[in-house]
Amino acid sequence: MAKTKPNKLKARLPRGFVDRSAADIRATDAMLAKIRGVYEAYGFDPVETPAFEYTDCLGKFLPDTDRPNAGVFSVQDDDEQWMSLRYDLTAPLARHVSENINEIQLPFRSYRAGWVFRNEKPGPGRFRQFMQFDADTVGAPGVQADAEMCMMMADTMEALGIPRGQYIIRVNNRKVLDGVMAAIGLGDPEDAERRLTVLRAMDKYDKFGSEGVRLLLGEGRKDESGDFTKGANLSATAIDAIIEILEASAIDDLIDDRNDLTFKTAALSKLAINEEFEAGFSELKLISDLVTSAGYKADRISVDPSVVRGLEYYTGPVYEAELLFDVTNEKGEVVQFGSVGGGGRYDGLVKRFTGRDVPATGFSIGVSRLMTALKNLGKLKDDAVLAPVLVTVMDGDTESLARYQKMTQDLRSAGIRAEMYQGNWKKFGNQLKYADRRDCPLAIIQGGDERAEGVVQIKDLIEGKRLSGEIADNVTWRESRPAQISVPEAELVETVKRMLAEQADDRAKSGTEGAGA
RNA sequence: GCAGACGUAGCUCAGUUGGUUAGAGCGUCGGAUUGUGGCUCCGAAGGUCGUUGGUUCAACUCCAACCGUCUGUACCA
Repeated sequence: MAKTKPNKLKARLPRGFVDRSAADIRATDAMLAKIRGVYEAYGFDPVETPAFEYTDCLGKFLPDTDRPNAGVFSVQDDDEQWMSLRYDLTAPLARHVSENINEIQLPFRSYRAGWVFRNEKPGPGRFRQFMQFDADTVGAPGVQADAEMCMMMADTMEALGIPRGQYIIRVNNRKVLDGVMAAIGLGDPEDAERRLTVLRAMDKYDKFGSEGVRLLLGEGRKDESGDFTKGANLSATAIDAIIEILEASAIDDLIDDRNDLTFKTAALSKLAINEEFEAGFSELKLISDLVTSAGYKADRISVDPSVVRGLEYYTGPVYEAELLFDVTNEKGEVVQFGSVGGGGRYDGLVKRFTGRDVPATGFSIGVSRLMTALKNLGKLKDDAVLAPVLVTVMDGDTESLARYQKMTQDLRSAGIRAEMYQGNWKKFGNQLKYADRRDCPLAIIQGGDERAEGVVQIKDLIEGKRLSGEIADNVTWRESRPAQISVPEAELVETVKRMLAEQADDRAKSGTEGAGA
């Protein structure tokens, strides 16, 4: 061969995207089935929308021509209309409901799982394509719908095998936060920017603790690399009040509602309670009563005034599911996992399209994130599916191939996963090597000698692997043909069945760890 | 987006003050062994040293820009 080297195309995956292995796909499928089971039990029906939407329907401003892909992946259609890959499943649902509002019976209860795309900087456990599994009730004005969502999230966590006490559904209300904003003097429309800064700072309580949040609420914070984040410049009293909210474990720690509603902590009590806050508080009270009487105590669903989510479009109750156990990543570091799902009430989203008030509430579970966590909890088997039995090929003539193929089909007909070797049959050693690397449980062997006697060899590859530790010399290893039995051709299927059952018993006895719930 | 660290074989990494032919382990492939996985031994393939430009007699090594990866931070529907 000449030394000329063609320009080989470099095989590469776009950053922030991943290929999924057989084990991942099977684990995801199993998870989705469990989640779906809960949603179906609550009376939700599946609805699916496409991956692309017109950009304006997603609620994003028209992409400006310089950076049409900021945050979202956008392309221009033939007619120059901007289209984008969806970045969540809620906006497309609002579009679907609005477009079919005359045919849809409200309240409309639906669920959907799908890939969503975000054009952002990827990080560990953070991808530009990931899966969400949503459930929404559209056309339900009462907070009882929100309460139901919280209970359904809690049930989903447990259906996935997360024990009670290892997760918590935390509930808050945008009206409560808006009321607090007004109380600290940020209620005017022109304060919108500072309000956002304050809410974002509150959202970072988990990450930076109260000291970090204090800085962000005040003058600003410098991070480890020396980069400076500007703060909200609140007064000392306002900062203290917000820290009190963040540090409270329940809303009753902050509020005295025996007669009139009053704040009872030091800094908050200097502020006046307003109508907005009061409305939010009574909604939270109602949700709490509803879920409590349905048997969901505070160890599962808890009102927590520090929850901040979806600053853009949530209008009332907001809720999120948080895992409480430690998660260790591949490098052995403990990572803060935080929220694996969340949602809230979005009363304005359908109105954008229809002009009608169509209140809605729903939540989203981050399937990919949750799967990473479940792996750590040992709730996912590595691969639940057994590799196939391999029928090896000793002779390549048509008649022999037909016999091997027939054996393979007989095994399949008996419900046994089986395949005939499809590589180069002349290298017999490679066939067993292939079987070994695929983790095949058994190999079927029939050469001319066996054929003449009307028998087949069945080799137990699992047992053989165990025996290999005791044999150092290759010639002995080959000639002893470990863990291999010879049976009449007619008994092939039943013997394979029996041996697979014995292997399954062994696995059940020794390897009970990692068994899924 | 901002700030910092880092880019050498498929993977993990050596590579001296700038010096002639860039190495190792693992993995891959072939052979010892044409009908038996593992172990062992022998052999082979595999590199635009991230890219482009600059300094120099000479660059994997120094400089710049770009690309990519990682970390922190910002944004996150």
